[in-house]
Amino acid sequence: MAGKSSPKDARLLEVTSQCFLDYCIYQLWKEFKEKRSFSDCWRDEIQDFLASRRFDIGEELSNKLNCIRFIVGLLEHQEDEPCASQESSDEEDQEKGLRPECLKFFDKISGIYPFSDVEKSHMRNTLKLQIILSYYRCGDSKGAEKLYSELYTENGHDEEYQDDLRELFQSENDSFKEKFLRKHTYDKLLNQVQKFFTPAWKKFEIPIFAEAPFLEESNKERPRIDAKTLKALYFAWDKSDEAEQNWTSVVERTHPDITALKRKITKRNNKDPTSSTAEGSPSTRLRQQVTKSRAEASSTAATSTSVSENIQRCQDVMKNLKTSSSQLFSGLKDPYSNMVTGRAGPSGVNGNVDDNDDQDFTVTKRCKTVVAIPDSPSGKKVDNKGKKPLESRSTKRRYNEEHSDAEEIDWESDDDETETTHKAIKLPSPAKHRCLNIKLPINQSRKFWTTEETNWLEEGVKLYGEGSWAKILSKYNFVGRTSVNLKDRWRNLQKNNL
DNA sequence: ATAGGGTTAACT
DNA sequence: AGTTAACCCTAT
Repeated sequence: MAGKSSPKDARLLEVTSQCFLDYCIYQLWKEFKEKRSFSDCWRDEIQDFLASRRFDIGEELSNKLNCIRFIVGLLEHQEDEPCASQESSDEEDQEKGLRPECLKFFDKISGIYPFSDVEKSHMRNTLKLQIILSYYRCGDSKGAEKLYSELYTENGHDEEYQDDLRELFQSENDSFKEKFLRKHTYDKLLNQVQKFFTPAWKKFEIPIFAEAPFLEESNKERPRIDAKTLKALYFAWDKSDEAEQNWTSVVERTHPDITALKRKITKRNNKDPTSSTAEGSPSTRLRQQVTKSRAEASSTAATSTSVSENIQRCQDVMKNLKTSSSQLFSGLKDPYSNMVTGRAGPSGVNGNVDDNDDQDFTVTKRCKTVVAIPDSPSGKKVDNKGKKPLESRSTKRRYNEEHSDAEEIDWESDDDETETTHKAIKLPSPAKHRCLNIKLPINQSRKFWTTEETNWLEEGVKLYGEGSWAKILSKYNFVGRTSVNLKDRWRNLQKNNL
């Protein structure tokens, strides 16, 4: 912080800015998941970035950015929609409801992310439905019908919800309409959006600074933070002589995703000790890092000379950041990998860095069996054991069915207890690959309970009593569970105890 | 949000 | 084929 803005400083700033942008996106996604609302701080930050594109961000980062913009757009619509019940006969032709443009936005990001076609089209259809309904809810049924005719081709092959909507427009029955609206709430769309993106964002949850207490503090007052102030904040917090070095080591080594990945790699091929990573646990490494850099610092007089080194390190961090998030795409490494190599701008954030340890961990991904479901719904003879025949079932579309066009990847990271379930691993045939057509377990068929989860549940029931599933859910770190899951699991446990 | 009935994937 | 754990749907 000794001061002047040299070009090197500018580059350093750029790199940290990218880290910070990534962090903002991470925060927004977290907030979306938890609260369905956004704090202005992070959102403004991103808007600022969009307003003044001072530098080029890599491809992954911009994908994330697009994704979060889509979600933010959805929620902003929700906030200024108190007109739900009002029969607004005013002629103000404001933007009511979800704008159709967000469909385009969705297409953009759904193309990026590796979802199966069925998932995409289902998501798209619910989005379409909600766009139309948002007009309808505001009393603008004419606008809604116009949109309907624009969005659906009338004599084409019926799309999901098309029938329902037609019925809605033609029906005179008020209670039907009411029921319809109650069934397709906006909230359901949000839930689906969350469900849709969660597997992808699992990979994105890279709280690079999440552990840093200085950020937590600043978060309370929700100040505007840019990269510069972020760094300044850090130095305000860390007053030690090694602050400069600590800063880089914070940036470099507190990345849980990277450390976990590296641990995994070293575990798998410990025959390769030449790589720079093979030296103990992250925490000790951090300490080593600090002491090492302390030594370096004393030898190099700690100021301008270390800047270029810092830049180098930050570049490495950014590279790691990118590779870790690009894991999402890396399943198709061999033939398609060049699709996702983001080329950064002249500053060469990932341009000049030499490409050694280039994400060899992609291979370590284990794939579960690929289930190719035949497309004939009629061929599904269900023995109902004498229960009522479910004829409606065949016509009903379900989110979790028929994803033969994508593959399943088991991305569960550290499941030390469930080793046995992965005995038989079938690798997908490469012929089945299509571009970005990896199926993340958005519909991973079954997620079995670990003993840890079960222990949490039992503890929780002791604490809050049976039936307070939501409370229990929020108390522990359940991942990918809902209160209903907890309830079901408890029911199963009780069954066994009889 | 929860309870309870029903369905389904993945076992034996 | 039968069983079971996880999951889904719906009424409350």
